Amino acid sequence: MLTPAASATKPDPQDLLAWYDRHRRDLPWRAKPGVTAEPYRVWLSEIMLQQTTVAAVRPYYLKFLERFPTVEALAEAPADAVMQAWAGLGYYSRARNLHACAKAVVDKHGGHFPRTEAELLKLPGIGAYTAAAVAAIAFDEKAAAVDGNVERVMSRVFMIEEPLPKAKPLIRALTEALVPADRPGDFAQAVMDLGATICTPKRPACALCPWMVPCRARAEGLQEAFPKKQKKEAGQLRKGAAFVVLRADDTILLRTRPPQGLLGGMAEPPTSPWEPDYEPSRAVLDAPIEARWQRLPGTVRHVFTHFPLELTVMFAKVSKGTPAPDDMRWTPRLQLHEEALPGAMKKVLAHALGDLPGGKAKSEKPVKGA
DNA sequence: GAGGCGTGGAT
DNA sequence: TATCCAAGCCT
Repeated sequence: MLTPAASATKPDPQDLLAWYDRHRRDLPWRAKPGVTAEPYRVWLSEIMLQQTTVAAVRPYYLKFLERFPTVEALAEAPADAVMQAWAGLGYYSRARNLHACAKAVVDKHGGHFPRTEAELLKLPGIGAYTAAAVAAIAFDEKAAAVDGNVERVMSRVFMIEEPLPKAKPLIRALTEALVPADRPGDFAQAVMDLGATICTPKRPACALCPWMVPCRARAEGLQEAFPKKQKKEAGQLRKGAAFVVLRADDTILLRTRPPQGLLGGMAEPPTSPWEPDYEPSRAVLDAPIEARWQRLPGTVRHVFTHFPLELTVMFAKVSKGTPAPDDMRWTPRLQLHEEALPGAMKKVLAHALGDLPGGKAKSEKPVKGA
């Protein structure tokens, strides 16, 4: 006897492509229909879009393209300029790898991106997803770009019970089997557009989906239950003190963080260590210079991917000739916007100085009882 | 392979 | 407010 499951249809890539031709998003890094985008632009956008929303990337992408129009221009730029242009986008190792990758493309590939997945994979900052995405989108190589969108779409269409990330190999195999030989680049972008606009994490618009009929999860009414994932627990709160020093010539004391690790290569006012048991009343002992320190009311809170941070802000004014400690520098307050300041540190400076000129940092709300 | 690594928007 | 999570990579 014929069961419904036995007669289930398979997802047809051509149905998806037909949908894409009518509903594709118009994005700054995307070429017009039928035209292949420049590899440099595809690569730049893909790096920026790693774990980052289209809305957040858009202005940064346009700024980068203006300041670094070609891979050669990016390769020749000073590292500081690249980090400064990236400041605020997050995941700063991407910026360092972006610069290193541009140099490698110029030095080892004559300024041309390699066109195969395997060669792209060797470049810094390019992993399995990005290698496949660039190969498919910029060179129309038959590569399967599997990102979070694709994982969600495939998890639902094939109703994959195995949780992520263990299901990744299976999802990759299923996706590879669907990539059409004629339009691999469009297929990659089509699945991502589908995931971003129709097959969304919450309340997917199944009625508008070109793959509604073959979707197994939809057939069971369980689309929102997929993909299954194993979740990890939240990180422990860390506390510390940040030291904002205003010199009489209207300059601020800053330092650059080590190139590796958290906020690597970014600028900051000096801070104490960040620890779960940090006691703010000991902050003066961690101060970078001797001064009449004032503990400002309230705190600055910031949430990183793997832990929340609460900083007490210490403030001091010092006289004009005060030297900067080793590995620190004085930056004019009016030039703070030219520094590579991550969001957390912008909050600290805004807390102490008021809103930054040219910056969009928000000042922290006053704390009750402060 | 599990954890480190930012930020801002949606719910 | 809390939680999730968005076109992942590296170690």
